[in-house]
Amino acid sequence: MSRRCWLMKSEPEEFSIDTLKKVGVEPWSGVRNYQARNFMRDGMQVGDGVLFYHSNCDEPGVVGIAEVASEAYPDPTQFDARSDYHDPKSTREGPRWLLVDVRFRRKLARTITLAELKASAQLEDFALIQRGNRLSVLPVTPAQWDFILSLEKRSAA
DNA sequence: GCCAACGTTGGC
DNA sequence: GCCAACGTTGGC
Repeated sequence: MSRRCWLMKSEPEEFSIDTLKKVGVEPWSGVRNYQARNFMRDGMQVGDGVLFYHSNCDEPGVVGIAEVASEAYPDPTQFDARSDYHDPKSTREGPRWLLVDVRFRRKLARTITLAELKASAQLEDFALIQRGNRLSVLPVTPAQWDFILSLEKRSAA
């Protein structure tokens, strides 16, 4: 079985690594992008590693490690008229949006900042830092995963 | 708060 | 099916 790794973005004001630590396992609701959905549906397997990334905040970067804790299943918020994630065009018979459960593994000793990732020649091809990339769920190669985590032990640049 | 990048919508 | 308009993401 080949090793698969992912990166998932969250705005810390909405849902932070500390919140995940507290709750343990969280249904990753609210993904409303087809490419991101397809990664969850077609790519993810239970146990896959996930880099937890804080976006849209003072210090964007990788802040922790989680893992995929379920197969993809329909995101219940798409059916909830009161939810921000409600999708009136989705039906229970043919749900548009899926999610996976995400389980906390550990918090990093420090934030590995976006600036550092961008400055690393080894990460030239990393989907996160490709120009204009807004995907909230994206694949990470094992080599990229290992390199990113090797940065944890270094002092901030 | 600004704005570039990009996805989606809808008129035609 | 094209594409302009619009909305969202997310770094800065």
